[in-house]
Amino acid sequence: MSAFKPLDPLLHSQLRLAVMSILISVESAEFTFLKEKTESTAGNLSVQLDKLDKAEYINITKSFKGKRPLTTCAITQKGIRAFESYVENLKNYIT
Amino acid sequence: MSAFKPLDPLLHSQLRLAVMSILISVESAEFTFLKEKTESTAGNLSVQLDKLDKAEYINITKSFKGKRPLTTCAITQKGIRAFESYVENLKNYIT
DNA sequence: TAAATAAGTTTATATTATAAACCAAAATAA
DNA sequence: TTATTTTGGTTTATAATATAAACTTATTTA
Repeated sequence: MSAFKPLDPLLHSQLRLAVMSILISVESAEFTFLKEKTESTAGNLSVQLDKLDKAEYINITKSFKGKRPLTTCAITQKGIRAFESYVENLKNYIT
Repeated sequence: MSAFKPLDPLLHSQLRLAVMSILISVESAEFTFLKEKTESTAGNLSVQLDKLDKAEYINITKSFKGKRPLTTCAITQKGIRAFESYVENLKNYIT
């Protein structure tokens, strides 16, 4: 009946949504890859990834690629559910 | 090619999006109607309607219904275009 | 006539999104 | 070798935003 269900504020953010949109279709993605694809600044991306991580929507793994730091992100089951639910809710607003 | 086009910040807001979602499918709507449908507080709604009005996404008409004030809102052509474009851009994020 | 309700607006606050500034290590240039 | 630039980020500062609380004015209702 097309009520306006609340939109998860964690996902209702351009950059975080873009990140989740990428992560939902790959096994994992590197920080630099996400930065390129989303055309965001490193600072902004870092902050938003932290928020997704704290919400347990993604897992962040820090390691090294050769000698350089490597931050890798992957979506969690909780993240997948949240994303799918967000998309469902959003449909009521845009159709 | 599914790039992440920027999402109009004026529309990327739960309440304003809900309002536009209603207005796009009716000729006009009263303040109290929008308030009920969106389950928002009057204060919040008032502020958000002002923003949509200033952006010329909607027109606000103030009159009287009997003796009580009546605020009526209607979407503009500019609003329709903005909404449709927002929805198109958003699809890249959620599909 | 006092109290409650209606229909909003204004103002205050807490949260956010964002980029600027910063940092450490590695690679490159001089 | 030493200086400079680049990489891969994090931390911090700021400006904008969403939201509700407080307020206003007029109208009913008790």
